[in-house]
Amino acid sequence: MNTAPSRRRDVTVADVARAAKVSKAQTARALGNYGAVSEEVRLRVLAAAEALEYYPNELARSMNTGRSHTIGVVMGDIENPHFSLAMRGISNVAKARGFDVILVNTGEDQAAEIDAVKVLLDKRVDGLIVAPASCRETQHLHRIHKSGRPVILLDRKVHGLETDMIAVDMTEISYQATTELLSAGHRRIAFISTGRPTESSQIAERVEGMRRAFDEADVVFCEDLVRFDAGSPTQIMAAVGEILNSPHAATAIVASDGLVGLSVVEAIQAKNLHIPADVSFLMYDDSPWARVTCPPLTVIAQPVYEMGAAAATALIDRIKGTTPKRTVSTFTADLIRRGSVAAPVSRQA
Amino acid sequence: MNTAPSRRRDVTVADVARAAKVSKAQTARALGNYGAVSEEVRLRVLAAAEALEYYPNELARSMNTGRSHTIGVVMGDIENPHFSLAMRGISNVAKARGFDVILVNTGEDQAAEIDAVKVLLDKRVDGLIVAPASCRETQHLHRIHKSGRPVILLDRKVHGLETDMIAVDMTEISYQATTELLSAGHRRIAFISTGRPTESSQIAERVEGMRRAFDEADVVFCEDLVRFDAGSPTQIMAAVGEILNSPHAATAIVASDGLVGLSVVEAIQAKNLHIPADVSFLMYDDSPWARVTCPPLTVIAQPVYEMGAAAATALIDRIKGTTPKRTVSTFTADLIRRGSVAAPVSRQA
DNA sequence: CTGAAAGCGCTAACAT
DNA sequence: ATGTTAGCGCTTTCAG
Repeated sequence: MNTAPSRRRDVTVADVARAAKVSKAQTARALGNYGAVSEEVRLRVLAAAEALEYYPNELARSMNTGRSHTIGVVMGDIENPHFSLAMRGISNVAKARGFDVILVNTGEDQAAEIDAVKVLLDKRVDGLIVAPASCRETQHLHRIHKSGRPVILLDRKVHGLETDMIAVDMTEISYQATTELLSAGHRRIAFISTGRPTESSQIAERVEGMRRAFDEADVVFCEDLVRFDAGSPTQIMAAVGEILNSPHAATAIVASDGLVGLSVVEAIQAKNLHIPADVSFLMYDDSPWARVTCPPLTVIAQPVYEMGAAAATALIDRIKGTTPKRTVSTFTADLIRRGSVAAPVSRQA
Repeated sequence: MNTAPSRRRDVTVADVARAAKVSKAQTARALGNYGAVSEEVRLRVLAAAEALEYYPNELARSMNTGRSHTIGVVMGDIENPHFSLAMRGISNVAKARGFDVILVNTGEDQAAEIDAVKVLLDKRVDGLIVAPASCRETQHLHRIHKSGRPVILLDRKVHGLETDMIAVDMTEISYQATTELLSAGHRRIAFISTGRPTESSQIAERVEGMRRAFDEADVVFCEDLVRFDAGSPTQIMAAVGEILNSPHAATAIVASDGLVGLSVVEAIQAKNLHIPADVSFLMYDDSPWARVTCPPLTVIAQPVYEMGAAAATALIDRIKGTTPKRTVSTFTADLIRRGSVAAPVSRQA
């Protein structure tokens, strides 16, 4: 039954042209439907293509047109629901507007990110959406810019780069959340984060928001409880241990994202402490599982899907040359109060 | 300071050749390091390329070589940790062996999957890894095969297709888990699943395993408690409601994956029932959050990362022509006993 | 080791 | 509406 299990050479327009007895140009026009083609020829060509199982070589196509109808996305960690949700926003918009999306995961590794950008650029995508790992190392981002193709920065601001950016105003929500913790009576509030404020604008903003809240409440900000080394579950466990064992233990812990949050909750449980009786807990990102823990977790929900969608929209507008002006969208996050924050108990003091 | 904010035309080998005062051919050899080039020329070319900010056009390159050093991955749902973990396995192996990975997400939509395969094939990736949504509709998979490029099927078996496949032996683990439930005293065991056994070999195997366990224990298998319509959280909630409200309510519920499991747990909590006192619970996939619920969840852990890695290895071997023979790897899953399974209480009977 | 010339598969002028 | 002729940017014979 098999004609040829694995044929070497692909079927090309020339083959189809021969079969349909028309010129190559006319065949290409019919196949790519552009230009003017008589209905009769069109049908003949399509039939021939079908019969020969012709499939266009998009590489060749892109080479002439300079367009690939594809956008590249570079993200730190697909395993983080935060990113996968943004990805869905991007995909949906892209599909609706006739663009393909290809994704490259970097594992939050700077070298991998540089490489990913290179790969995508060299593959000639029409534009990129990047959630950059660092605000410092931005050569590769400049390269995109210089290549003349549009980029949208997602989730992190990079200064000194005139590109579109889409992010949440973290200062504001951090200020609000911290204020709430403060008025509940907390004085020792810990913040455990992956990524340092020097690398991520998001983290810098969060710390700034906390500071402002402390200042306004006239409470001294506890620098010693702010940890930026939450790289692995092990490190997080250790950090939580130190934070909770000290004589001036924290009475509330804030986690920088769902992944960190999960490890923090585990660490707290491992110490046989209870949320919020022994320690209050709050985390960034409304992870799906935050509703099934006991108690359900109070979180800072970010409009991640919408931001992804906005990024794709802005990018495609740029690609199509619709919007020449720079877009810097700032979204706002929401504090969702569930059961993990309560007034602190006076442990001994 | 800026030379040219957005130059139109890209720098090409011809430009570099001119600057380095060598032929285009020789320049290309130096740049792509292949063929024979004298050290002197090589250096001159590289310097010129650097100065002009030359970047190779991978499209043009792939066009003549027929290779892109890129593998395409088609997956149903990146938001499902199951897939993102597999993806990490794939990425790591690919990177180690010098391949780029591009991913297209289908949202478990058949049409999107067909499209994804087309996109990737037309972009001339060297090979594909596909976690197919259905065992029925497999035309697109055949097309890959016919194109002469290798495919590895991940997670689901498709009959009548002579490709490499990597999956877990679900019959076995399902049999084992069901047996355990049965010997704990459960007689009414529900299975809630996305995907139907007619579409997914995985689901078919699980049901088969359950049946075998029931048969061996001489208990009649409760068909009415097997639900394949767990498409959305709403549907899952409804299904759990029916299953638990019936006069012959289930005493144990098995969820087909972490996403389904999450909704099932929510539904149980919403009904103010307790796990495992009121109902036992078990789910496929050892989701990270399964350890922070109370009680921690008993799960069926699949070696997802390893399977992803195995898929990438098999695929790249195929691409390089190392392994001509077909690989059909079967992995085994493990039952991790935590606290969500207990003996059933006799509710009234 | 180097260079000239011929493509890869397609689209884009330019005729007709 | 259709065909002819050039390329896109690179690799690859094939000579020298």
